[in-house]
Amino acid sequence: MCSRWEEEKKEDGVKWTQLEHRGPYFVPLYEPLPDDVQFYYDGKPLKLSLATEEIATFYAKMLDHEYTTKEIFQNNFFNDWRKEMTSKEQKIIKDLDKCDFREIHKYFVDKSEARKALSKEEKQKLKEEADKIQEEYGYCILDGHREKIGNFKTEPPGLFRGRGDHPKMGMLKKRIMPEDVVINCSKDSKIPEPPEGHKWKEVRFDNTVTWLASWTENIQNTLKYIMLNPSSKLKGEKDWQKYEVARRLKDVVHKIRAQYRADWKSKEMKKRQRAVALYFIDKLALRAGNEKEEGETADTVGCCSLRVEHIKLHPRLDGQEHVVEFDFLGKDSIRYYNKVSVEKLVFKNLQLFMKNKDPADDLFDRLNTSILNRHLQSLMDGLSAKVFRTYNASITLQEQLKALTNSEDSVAGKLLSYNRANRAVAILCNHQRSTPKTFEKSMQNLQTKIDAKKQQVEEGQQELKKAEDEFEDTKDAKAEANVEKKKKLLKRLEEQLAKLNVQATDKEENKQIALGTSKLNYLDPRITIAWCKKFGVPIEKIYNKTQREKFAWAIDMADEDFEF
DNA sequence: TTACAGACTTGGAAGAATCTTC
DNA sequence: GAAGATTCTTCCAAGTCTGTAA
Repeated sequence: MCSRWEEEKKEDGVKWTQLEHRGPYFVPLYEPLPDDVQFYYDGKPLKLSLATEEIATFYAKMLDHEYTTKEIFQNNFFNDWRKEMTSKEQKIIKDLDKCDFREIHKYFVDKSEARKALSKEEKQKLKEEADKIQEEYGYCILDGHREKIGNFKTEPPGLFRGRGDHPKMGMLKKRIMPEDVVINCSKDSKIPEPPEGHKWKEVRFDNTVTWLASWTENIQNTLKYIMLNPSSKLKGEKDWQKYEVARRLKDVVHKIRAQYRADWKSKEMKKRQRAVALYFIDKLALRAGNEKEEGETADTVGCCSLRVEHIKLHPRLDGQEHVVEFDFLGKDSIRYYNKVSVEKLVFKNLQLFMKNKDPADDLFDRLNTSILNRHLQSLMDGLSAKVFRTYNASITLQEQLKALTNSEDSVAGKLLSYNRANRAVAILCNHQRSTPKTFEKSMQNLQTKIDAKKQQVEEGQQELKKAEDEFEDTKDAKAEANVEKKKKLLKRLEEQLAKLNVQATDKEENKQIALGTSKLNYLDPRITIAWCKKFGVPIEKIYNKTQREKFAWAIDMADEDFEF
């Protein structure tokens, strides 16, 4: 095992002893529009002040995005925009419908076209400039190691794009200045210089946290951080730890399950609710579901925050008994829709929890995430609701790989099995994506390829037949060699056809499933690495370069016998 | 018990880079 | 070698969960 992953013990809560960096890279200041690109109000050109113009460009850039058709987006934008206008502008610009951003929009579209059309040399030059910034600001020194930073740039100003029905969509996200930024580094390190003429908000030396810089964003008034890249030792060790907690759950999960099943009959309503909620979290991999401040964000829920309106009870449905129909918006306003047959006791309890309640009432009115997590912590050190997601995801991958992999398969066939196992997890965790815009087209292309290959296979078969006939007649060595040649050719064609068919299956099954999140965040990479080793699949077929860097710890330590 | 701040992980979309195909 | 498709990377929003204070 590489020593990089062997932890030298630090005091409780201490994350590093040395941290040195350059501070964040600040995105360039606004460049005014050329004079011939105009904004029009009520049909007439209107020269805007610099600040007003900048905000106008934020909206103009988004003109062909669906966001700008939404009333909330428009209203929020217009309100915030007006606040930044000069009083003269405020007197003129009173109606968004009379604002014409089309020329500005076109200017940016053209600009991006022009960028794409640059020559190879010009593009190379741009790349070198970006690399230089990355080299200078993109790394830090942490305990003697040079580590990559995840997000070393401050976020540019723009319009807030919340997801789902977000009440704040379209609001102005302000430009981050050095005066907003708190720097965190070690006392004896070279303290980063703020940009010329500016000061940091604060410089602190807190070695109990992992961030290098932070600021408060103005939309939700929450903190944003600059942190390390997943490839760093600090993040890698944390990731490893996460999976070790999940593996400890594996040892006690049977006991926990037995207990929550028993608690379905508890005299205490609070306990019953906790037990049913935990059953959902375990069986369906639901998220914990913290309470959220009403009206500040989109209306989404998790397990503990489910409301009566989010489930329907069916004593019988489609030949199954005790079916619960879930329909709610979860994280990122992704819809969770599922019909699940549950134990009779769970069903009865749900009926009880819903009795005399309005649709908008909490299903688990005696429960919240901190009650649940406190309970879980008492069952196992380090246990919280999300550990069940990690555990169930990883164990599912391991089981599915075991069930689906055929050692006789080609690498392509094994990869299909892997993807299917990965997919089972993504479905469990409800990781969805919108169907790619090019899906139908590329599916068709693939089918065309398959048809062509089929044709080739048939021709290959005929040619082989012909060669065999000829050998039959002549019995000479040349004809025999030809038969072998044709056999080989046919075999290759058949393999190519099989591979294409596999690809098509994989693609179709993957239409609306996003595999990335589970691969990156829920599946213990050691399971994958062990599988690769066991079945002779190169790791690069599963993990790309970035992923291999992130999972370096696992690649170092897992052998083919690893069991989650 | 609740409210809240803070720190950290998880999430899909969009943009950029690279590969494939004609 | 351009266009289109695919894959990788970046972006930043939206969760989880802990600790603290009242």
